[in-house]
Amino acid sequence: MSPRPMARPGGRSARVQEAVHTAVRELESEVGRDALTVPLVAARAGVTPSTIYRRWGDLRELLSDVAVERLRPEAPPENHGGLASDLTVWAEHFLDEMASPSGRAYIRDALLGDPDGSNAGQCSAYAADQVEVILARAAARGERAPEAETVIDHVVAPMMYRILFRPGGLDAAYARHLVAGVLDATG
Amino acid sequence: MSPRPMARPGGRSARVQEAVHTAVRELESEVGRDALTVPLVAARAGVTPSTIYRRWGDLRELLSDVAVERLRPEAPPENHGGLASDLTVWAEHFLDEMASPSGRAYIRDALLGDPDGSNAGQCSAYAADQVEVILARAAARGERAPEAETVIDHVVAPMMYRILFRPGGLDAAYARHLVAGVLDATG
DNA sequence: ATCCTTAACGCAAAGCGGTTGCTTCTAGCG
DNA sequence: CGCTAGAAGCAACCGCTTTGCGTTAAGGAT
Repeated sequence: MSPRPMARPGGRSARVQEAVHTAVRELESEVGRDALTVPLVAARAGVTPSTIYRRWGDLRELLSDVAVERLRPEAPPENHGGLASDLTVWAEHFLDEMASPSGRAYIRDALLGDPDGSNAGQCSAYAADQVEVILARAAARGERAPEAETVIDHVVAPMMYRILFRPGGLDAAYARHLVAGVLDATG
Repeated sequence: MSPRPMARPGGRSARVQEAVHTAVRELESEVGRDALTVPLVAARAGVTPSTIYRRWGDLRELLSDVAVERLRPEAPPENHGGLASDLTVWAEHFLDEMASPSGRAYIRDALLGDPDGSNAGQCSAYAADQVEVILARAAARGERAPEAETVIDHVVAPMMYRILFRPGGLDAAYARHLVAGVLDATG
């Protein structure tokens, strides 16, 4: 969540963190992401700029933190009673959200201000968790299911690669194509 | 190459572009990438900072340009006389270069200062070109070969995804595993 | 409950990167 | 050879970023 370890999680530190994060979210929708500056966020949050610089070190790292929060799934994947439909619907939903302008902006921000790669790792963990829930359901039903790593490599990775490196031409059909590929390979 | 079209390719403009790019490369190795600033690069290149700001608009876009140059393959993929070995060797080489600290830094820079996505698109085009050369050779030999898009999706994309989102635990064995996967699926 | 330690924040000043209007130069062309 | 316009130089201004120091308050110990 926060790039620097919070030695004192309670009280004032927590309040400041919350105030700053909400200030970023509010200002993002009010003045736009490109107009954000540390002093602006600080003023809205009721803190001094130096506080933000000392805690986060950089506007990018702060935006990276907020972006990761917004990339966190709000609900477990929908249950449609079968592996194929579960995975297909989830992949379509995932691609739709991630390929949207705001989704791409959050992904970029998350990668951008992330010196140690922990925020990026968190993003992939979110996707991995969702996939594992779907696969666990399939296993409970007795269905043959691929490994989670296989789904990450052959469904999530291609979508993310195209979102980052090949903008344009991404639709639900592509997500279905990828899912069909892994399920065929499984047998 | 340059984000803003060069209406006057010859003479002074070309000299300035060359001087600025070499200044970036020199200073990157001397003071480190994080210590780069536009005034520093300008001083080394013998131009004024405003020149760089007007031509590139931003330090990030300048670094993105230089990064794309360094990500361009220096030679066509090696020919080992067979699709399997060609693709395996190329994938191992690709992963080795891209997963290195400097490779990851260049990838990040290329993605970072790239408002329209053209630099990122150039990076994926480099990889796609290399793959297509390998597949064309295989076709000339009469070998069964997968589609280029399939190789991009199932070999390049997983490697890039892990480089960006899951640093650590990447080795040549993983590249071989991915290549074996696409070749098995092809038949 | 109170004191002690120290991490975290506020404040303010200084440094410097980023921005911009204007001028000067020069490449390309009639 | 002169004209035109795009590009670079120059310089001043703005505001983000940094930093030292004093103050506050969270967490633990007595």
